[in-house]
Amino acid sequence: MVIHVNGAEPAYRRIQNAIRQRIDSGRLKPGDVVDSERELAKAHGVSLMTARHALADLAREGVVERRHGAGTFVAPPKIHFNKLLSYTEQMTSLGLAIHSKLVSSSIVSREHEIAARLGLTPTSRLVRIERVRSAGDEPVAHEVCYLSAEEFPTLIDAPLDKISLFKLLERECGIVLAYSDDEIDATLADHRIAELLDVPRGEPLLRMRQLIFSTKGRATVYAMGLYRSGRHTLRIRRFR
Amino acid sequence: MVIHVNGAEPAYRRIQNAIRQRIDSGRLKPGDVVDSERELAKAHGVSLMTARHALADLAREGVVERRHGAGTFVAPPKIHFNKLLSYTEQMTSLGLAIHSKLVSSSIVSREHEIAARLGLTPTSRLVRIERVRSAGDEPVAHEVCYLSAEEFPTLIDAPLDKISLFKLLERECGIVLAYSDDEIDATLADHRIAELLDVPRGEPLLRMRQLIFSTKGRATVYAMGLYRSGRHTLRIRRFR
DNA sequence: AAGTGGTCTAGACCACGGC
DNA sequence: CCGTGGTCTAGACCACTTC
Repeated sequence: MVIHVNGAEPAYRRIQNAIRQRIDSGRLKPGDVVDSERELAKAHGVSLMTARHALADLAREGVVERRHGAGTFVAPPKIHFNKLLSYTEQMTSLGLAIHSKLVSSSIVSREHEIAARLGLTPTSRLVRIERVRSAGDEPVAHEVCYLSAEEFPTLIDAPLDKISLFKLLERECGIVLAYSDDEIDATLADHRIAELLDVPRGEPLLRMRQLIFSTKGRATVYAMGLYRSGRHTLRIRRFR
Repeated sequence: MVIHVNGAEPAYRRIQNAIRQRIDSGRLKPGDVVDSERELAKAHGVSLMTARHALADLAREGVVERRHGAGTFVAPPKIHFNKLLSYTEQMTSLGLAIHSKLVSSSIVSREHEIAARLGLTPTSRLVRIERVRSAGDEPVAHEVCYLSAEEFPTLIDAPLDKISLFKLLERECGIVLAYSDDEIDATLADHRIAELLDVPRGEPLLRMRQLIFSTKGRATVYAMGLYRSGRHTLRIRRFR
């Protein structure tokens, strides 16, 4: 018996989606029992191994927890650590009113080291976008980001004080960002930054240099941010 | 046919270990082809599904990579990001000569907030260990850490300028650390820290507050570190 | 004892990659 | 074309939890 339809979704994925949907819609809450392998197999007309595959996969993702001899249960809501969020996403998740001011946007071609980090030839033309980010009328961060001017020619005219760079890349350019490698240290506000962030010179700032990669593993954005201390703490989780 | 022996290692684990061993011993190098499902099944006398299980599991762990239609290959050596390392481990992995100076070690009982973070009653007695960390004769960090004095009564007399706190906890106390939640921001060297680190007052410092958890999920150590900028950059990877 | 997840069999067909 | 991984079947026994 082979029901397999060309191009169709695999059965184990259909089962996973059915379960996910019941969780997302609130019909299944954390701690609730999920249908057993045998129930799922019968309900979806598949073999035990297939139902098992669906559940084992969901368990690996952390959506459900399996307890030998007891059953499969909806996992408690995940706390996301080390999540790559745009400034917009971070602030809105905290319920803060946000605002971005575009300080400058230009094409540069002498940032050899940054071009190299983006996997481009050293003299490549780069779009440079400089912004000041505010939360509730108070400037909290200064960010400069660089992207290939050749790959993103329209970016320099984009309304980046209004729309998130992440969203723009995903919607307009079909680029989905996957992860970033960040280097973090501390520095002091120099004269220019002090003015832009409205703080005294010599104020301590968290400095973060980010190389952001797309889902295809390609270095897409280089960003350097300076964050007012006290207004901004970075939370990460590290494993041994 | 059931060969299953009570208490024995599952077949798929035996297969995984055989492959791991060939990788660890250098007989298989990154990029090399790993035996196919069918080869493994025949060699180990198991069914295809079992051989498949073994490989799929290794792929999930990142030990091997599977390419549809092509084969299974040894994955390139992993780069560990966001890894919780002791100061000693970090520095030795960079090949630096290290040195710790025990500034003070005492019992305190008025650190209510820290006690609370460690899941203790606010007035609990805590061991407080203050150290200055150096790499190559140059002080690079100031660290203060706190642990339950009740749970670790011998710690105050431990030679913590000589032995790593992580190692001590693991070997003497049977506590294996699993992960840490860190809060990172920037601050300035005050008078005392400037003297201890031999830097000017007002020097920017990376500040990291760590709550370190054991494998049992218990908050075990609270640590606050101040790291000289330039001498110390934190590298992390974040995912979307 | 009943039900659950964990392991496993001996096959099958499909989709993909490289020759 | 052939070999690979990806999906799937229709069962089986074992180990564990719950009652």
